[in-house]
Amino acid sequence: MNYEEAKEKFISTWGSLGSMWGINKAMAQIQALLFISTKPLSMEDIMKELKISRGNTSMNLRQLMDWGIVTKELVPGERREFFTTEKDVEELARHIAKERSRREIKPVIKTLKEVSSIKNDGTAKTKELIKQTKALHDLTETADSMINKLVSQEQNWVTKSLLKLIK
Amino acid sequence: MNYEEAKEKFISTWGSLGSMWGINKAMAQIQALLFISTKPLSMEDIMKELKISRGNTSMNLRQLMDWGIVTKELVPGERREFFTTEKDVEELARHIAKERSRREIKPVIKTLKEVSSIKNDGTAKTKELIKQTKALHDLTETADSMINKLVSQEQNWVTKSLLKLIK
DNA sequence: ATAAACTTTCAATAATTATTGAAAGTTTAG
DNA sequence: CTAAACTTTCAATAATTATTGAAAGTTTAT
Repeated sequence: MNYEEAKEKFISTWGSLGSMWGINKAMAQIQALLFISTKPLSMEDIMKELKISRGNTSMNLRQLMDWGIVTKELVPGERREFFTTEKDVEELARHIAKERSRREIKPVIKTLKEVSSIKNDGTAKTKELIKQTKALHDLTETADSMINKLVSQEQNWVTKSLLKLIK
Repeated sequence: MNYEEAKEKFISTWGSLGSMWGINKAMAQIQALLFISTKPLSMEDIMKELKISRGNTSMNLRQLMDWGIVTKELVPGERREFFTTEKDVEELARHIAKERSRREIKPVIKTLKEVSSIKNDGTAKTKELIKQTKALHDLTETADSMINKLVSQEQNWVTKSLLKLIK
């Protein structure tokens, strides 16, 4: 496998993985391209490299900036804008985990709380609904909190302790 | 919020959450319905309750069985088949994590390994590709292994130790 | 063996989601 | 101020993914 093949393979794999992070293909591919680029890229560069339209590139770059994993870079003497992504994988994971928690997990926890708090009328089906959604609520909340802690700045000592435990 | 409202809210929330587990809406909704049901349900029950077609129900039940989170239940004296889902949330999480790892994460780790193992020709861009994909590979592998351990049968003592660390 | 009761399959269709591209908008240089 | 260089917006369109429903398949009872 040569450089070009490896690059394409990486970008396409990372792209199809986007759904795991709740982001779309183009968004994931742009991030992947920036991630292995040795220098900031312009919109033109990205469009050409990934063969996607200007509009698509623009919209997805914006979303990546909203996620906090891509930033505009001003290159002195250049009119157009250049973009870079967070290059440190742990920092990247931190951003992604934080955003996912905020956008998707937290709202679900809230709903589970609401649903599990309905009045218990004593019927079997109500009891079951309350019991099961409560269990799901507690699990989700614990998992969310664990991931956020693991991935947060307190990371180091926790992660190291954990790795010792499980390795 | 009464029982019916709470039930609908739970099923629809869980359904829209399906994408987080890489499963589709109908699949997630069927699982949700079974999860709060006090007894096994027939295909007819599920179709009627969720207002989806027979074909859709059949296909998604099969997928849920492939995932190992729904099982056929034989009710004595009944001709048709009944279905139940794993009711224990931790067992459920275990199944889901294991399947996701096997279906999605493991193949990605393999690709990252391949890509990061290309011959280093000494150019800056090749060096960057190798460095970044290697970092991603290591992170992904560690995360996958952590989740699998946390969620596995060795769970108890590890989880408890961890909870003490982070709470 | 046959018919009834039930499930599965899959081509057609619908619903959803992503992408394009051209017009409108913005910024900078002169 | 105006023109050029660049970016954003968004309605139209394409691509993808989910759903239907009826025909084919299977199982069980008689």
